[in-house]
Amino acid sequence: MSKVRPTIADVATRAGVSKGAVSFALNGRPGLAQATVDRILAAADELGWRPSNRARSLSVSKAFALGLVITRDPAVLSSDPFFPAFIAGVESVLAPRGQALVLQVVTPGEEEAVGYRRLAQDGRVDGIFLSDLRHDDPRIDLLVELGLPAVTLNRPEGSSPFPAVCLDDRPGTIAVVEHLLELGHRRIGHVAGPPAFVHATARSDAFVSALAEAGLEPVAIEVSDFTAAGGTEATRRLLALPEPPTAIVYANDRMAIAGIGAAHQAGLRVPSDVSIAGFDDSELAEFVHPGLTTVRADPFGFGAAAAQTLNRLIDGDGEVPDVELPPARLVIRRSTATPASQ
Amino acid sequence: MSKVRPTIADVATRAGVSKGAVSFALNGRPGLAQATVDRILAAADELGWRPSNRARSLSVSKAFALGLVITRDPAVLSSDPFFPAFIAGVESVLAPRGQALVLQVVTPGEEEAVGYRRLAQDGRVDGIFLSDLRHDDPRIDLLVELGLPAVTLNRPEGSSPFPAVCLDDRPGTIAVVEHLLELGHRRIGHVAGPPAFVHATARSDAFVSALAEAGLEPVAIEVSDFTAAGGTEATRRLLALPEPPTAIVYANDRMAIAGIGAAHQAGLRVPSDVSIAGFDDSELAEFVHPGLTTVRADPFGFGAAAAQTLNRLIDGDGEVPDVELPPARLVIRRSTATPASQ
DNA sequence: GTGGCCACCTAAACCGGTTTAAACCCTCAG
DNA sequence: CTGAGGGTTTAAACCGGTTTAGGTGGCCAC
Repeated sequence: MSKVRPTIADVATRAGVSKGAVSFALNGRPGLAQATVDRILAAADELGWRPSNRARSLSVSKAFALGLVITRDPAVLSSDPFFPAFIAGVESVLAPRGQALVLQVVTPGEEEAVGYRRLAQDGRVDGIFLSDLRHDDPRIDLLVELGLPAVTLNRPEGSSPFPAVCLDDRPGTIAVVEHLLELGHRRIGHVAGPPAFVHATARSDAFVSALAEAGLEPVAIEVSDFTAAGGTEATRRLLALPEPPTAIVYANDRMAIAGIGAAHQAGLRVPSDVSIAGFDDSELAEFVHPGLTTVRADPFGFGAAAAQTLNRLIDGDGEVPDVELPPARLVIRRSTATPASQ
Repeated sequence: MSKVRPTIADVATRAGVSKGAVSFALNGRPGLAQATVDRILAAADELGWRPSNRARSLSVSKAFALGLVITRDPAVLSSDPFFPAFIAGVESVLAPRGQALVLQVVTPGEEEAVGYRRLAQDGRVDGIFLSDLRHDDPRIDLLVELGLPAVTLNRPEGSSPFPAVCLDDRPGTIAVVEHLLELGHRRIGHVAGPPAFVHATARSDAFVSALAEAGLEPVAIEVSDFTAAGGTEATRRLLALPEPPTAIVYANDRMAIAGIGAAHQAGLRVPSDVSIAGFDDSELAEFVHPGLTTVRADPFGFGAAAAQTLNRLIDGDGEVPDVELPPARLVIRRSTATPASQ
């Protein structure tokens, strides 16, 4: 009935050594005879001892955990395909190292800084993933002030003291536009995400410049908010134009799928009346009707790379270089086709 | 440049008292003169002192954190509308109490027990949310063995030592069936989730008994897996029956939305040829075409209630009663209508 | 024989809180 | 004047690890 966990002292007495020796053996420090190390490890094994994270945390001043603050409306978050997969990727590198992931969801209304402050001041995490980067993001200075290591998901403009893990959205967006151009589209519209976000403007910019490359201008750019409701609204506005686009490129799949719905509701057929392309390749993209042409990123790999990079930074392995992930690529399905009316 | 955080000792000297007194004042223990308490709190304030979580954790043997283990394939998880909203609800009660949420994603392939073991043995959490309950769920015994407090999301069959927070799926499912019956449907099919899950069978059972109430039997029950791909497959099988159903009830929205796609692909019109109903009221449900008739639960409230209950259990407030949440209710949209062919 | 060096190991301080036993001071009763 | 008793406060142990300064013993050189 020894319900209590063994402590390092139990192991020490059992192996006939001091607490310090056990600690040395556990951490593979030099200075112990091999025979002693073996004896200690055997004793630890027999007792089923695992060092207490709490004690370790206190004495080495580390949390052995990383943090993710998600600033998003729960309703919106709830159908975002990015985070769950990203988190799974993060876990895939954390778990083997015995680290934990601490999550914090902040609704956009409240001051988000408190979320970071709390995580930092409570000493709950050793580093943070900075997602949904915004232009002139104030959180970078905040994290510097808090002295909390971080990696940014994608590169902020301006200089940042933190390593960036980047997945370039532009090639994918450009590929979408080229695909539509090849199909013969000339009147192409765009539904963008909120311009405050770096990844939203990156996609719009890529869209515009890909069109410009072909000597064209967008029919219109509707600024939206990445939600299904926003996608529906934006689509209605585009379709109500005197000269509506024959194809619409959306900054994410949710808006695009809602866009398909809005087009149908307006009595149009996809893709014969209007072609539609998304971004994300979310699970549903393949299974809505018609299957959504979209751009596939790898959020799992993104998470894994981000976690590795953050750990490298925390472990202090000198300069940590930015990581460039393989860019998202085009997935062609049925929602895009040659325009009926040229 | 005092980069270092003040400790309790700093506050003590500043207030001219002992460490113990500061601790007493902070925790509102009786036995200190009010004047002294005020002086200590003032000193703490001036120094900007906040007690170290790590030290507190070690000395009181608590983690001040709750854990959520999600056993799910990242790809599948990625479009599950439940967890993000649930997590947001959990956070809404954790944040004000200074607790953190530790997340662990386990892919179904690997032994999930290790996830729980790790969380428990590392002492990272004070309690756990047990989600996606299965029949004869082995995790209940596991948690008992680990001595880790837990709440179950919905009630396991068999006896459980843990309080349950329940959101009854049945009224919603029954309402869907009644709605279809009122519309005049008599041949109704069902696409169920994996029968290992309690909530999957609860929904199927409710479906069957609601039909039986009207003296009917299901056309067919296709067992699927809650994924869009599975929903597509199951729908195809149902529609290929010699006497296909005029309406299909799905155990979640993802499968239902994929079902709409599959029906369209088969050349059928929704709802005139086949009515379709989902479960969840995920963000997209309203915006696909036609808008999906579904059942709306409140995952945010679920999370908040679960967190409160778990905390009550951890704080040892005597017997913690089960919580019954208001049941999910029907949301009627355009994907259900009177069947064309009687 | 003794000094020096090295390999190995230990004692004790430390991380920053909580908690307990005991001491202190003051007042009031006897 | 002394002792009891209650309200305040403190010193020190404790949680379970890590880390550092120092001790021990053996071997070798001189």
